[in-house]
Amino acid sequence: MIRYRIANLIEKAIKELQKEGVFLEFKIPEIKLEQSGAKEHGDYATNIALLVVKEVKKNPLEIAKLIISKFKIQNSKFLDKVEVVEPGFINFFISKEYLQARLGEILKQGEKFGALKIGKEQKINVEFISANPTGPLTLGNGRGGFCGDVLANVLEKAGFKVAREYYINNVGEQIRKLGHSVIGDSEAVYKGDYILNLRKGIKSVDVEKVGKIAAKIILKEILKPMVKKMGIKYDFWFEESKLYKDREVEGVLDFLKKKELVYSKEGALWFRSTKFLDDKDRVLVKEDGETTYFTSDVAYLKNKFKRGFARLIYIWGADHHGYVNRLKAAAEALGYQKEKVNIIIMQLVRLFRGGKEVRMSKRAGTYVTLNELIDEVGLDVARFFFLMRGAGSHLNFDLDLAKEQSEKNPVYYIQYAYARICSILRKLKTKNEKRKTTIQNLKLLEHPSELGLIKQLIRFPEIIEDTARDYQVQRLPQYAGDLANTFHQFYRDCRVMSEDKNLTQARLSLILATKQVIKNTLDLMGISAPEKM
RNA sequence: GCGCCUGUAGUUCAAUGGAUAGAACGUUGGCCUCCGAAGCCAAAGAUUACUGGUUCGAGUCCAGUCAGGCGCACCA
Repeated sequence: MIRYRIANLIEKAIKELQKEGVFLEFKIPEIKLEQSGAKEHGDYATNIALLVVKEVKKNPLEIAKLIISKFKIQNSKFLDKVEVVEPGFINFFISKEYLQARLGEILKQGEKFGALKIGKEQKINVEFISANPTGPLTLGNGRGGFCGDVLANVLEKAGFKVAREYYINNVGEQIRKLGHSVIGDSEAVYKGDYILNLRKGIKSVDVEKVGKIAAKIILKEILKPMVKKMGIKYDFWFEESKLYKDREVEGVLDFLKKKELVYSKEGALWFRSTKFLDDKDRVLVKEDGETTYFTSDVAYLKNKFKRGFARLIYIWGADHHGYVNRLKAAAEALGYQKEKVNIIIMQLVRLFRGGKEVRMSKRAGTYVTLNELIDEVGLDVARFFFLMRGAGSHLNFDLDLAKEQSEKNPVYYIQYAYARICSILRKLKTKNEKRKTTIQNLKLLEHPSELGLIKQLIRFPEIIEDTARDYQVQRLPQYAGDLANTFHQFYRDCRVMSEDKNLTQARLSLILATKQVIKNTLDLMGISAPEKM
């Protein structure tokens, strides 16, 4: 990535200046290169000179000038120009030779383009959805599900070994509630057609037993097919009951007791989570002798670490945010670093239909299921819409709009660019043009729209890196839109098929690379890339 | 009452502490003898809820105020 090359250049320059005694010794901060918005600011810019003012004790403009005076760019041809501007930015202009060469690389790498090694094959566990086996998935589950799936894709692309996992809470109170609901007694809470269907099929009157059977059926006939429909493939479906069966719950209880991190009060056993970063202590074993949901979660956490995951990512709905510190406290109590436990809180999804908000409640049976949503707007649109928003922002989903809009939808905009490319390729094929990418041909790509498109293409690995680092998955749909837009502009300015055979070939290479990168981006998002629309 | 999240254009949302706050939809007006008009171009539309603070520089960080959402169980 060019960011690395530029950062390297700067780091070397600073070290050289320190060696010469021009700069004092200091620890060089992370050199950030940002993509500049305005053309006159070059392709990349850095604020490094502004950041080290205090350490260097010179004015930033002078610092920047000193830094670039050490660059030896005439040897490496990847930069055209480097300039210093007020108040101390350094702007970099990438050379067209570099861009042309990179285009060749993209074609060579194909679907591997964008793959990084920053993950160093570390194992990461990404747990998402994990909805209780008590009913269909909600829109909130959909948001978390798509986000988790795509995050897993990105991490994989970045070189991590990723396991996608679904935790099935098949023990405890909610299973009994499900039992009551299926039986239809006074303690019933879940409603809906699926409950009625279960009632027909299950004849037992033992609440516990009915609940367990129902949960199994829901898992098999509702949740797993739904997940498949969402385009998600889990590596593990982990049952809570396994933690009891294998005595892992007991294990963590013993461990915490031994560490004297528990105490008895009012007949219950409490975990001193306040000793870590929780705001109150938590019950592990209730007065009636039953363990809480939290207790098995602690055991589950340990189980994950014991399976060798270097990092655990949990994706939860906003209604679980109060749970974050509890789990991190548990991690610390067990001797793991809380930094290895990353919890992403997805804000809730609000649904609007006919301009009115539809209040969603699983228990009231008034919710719109994810299944219905996907049927209405299609998987591609559903995935894209959910991915577009940052996890922290509340998501208002206007169902009518998503449906009606389908032709002007951002996802179609991107797919259209792909289909357009495919259409050109079909035409060229019938004209029997031979396809051969040579560096001589690529040198013909000089038009600002051509170079602009290549610049957009080489951002892809950067997108992967940034996203693998901060989990901001909405960067992908954003990038896909930018890329499609840049392509459409190129299409406006430059004809691919022309009398000039060499130029045609060069542009053919360019659109082939574009096609590949759009495909790679859509693949990461789990969205289809149609050759015709 | 306490905690977490959010407040940006008419609407839905972007914007690793950087330069002139961007898109999409909607509105208005242009562009198909030419590779797909599901496209392109242009215009209008923002005191980034409010008040202070931190600094070379704040939509972003900090404090407070206001508004909305979500939590605050020996439920999950």
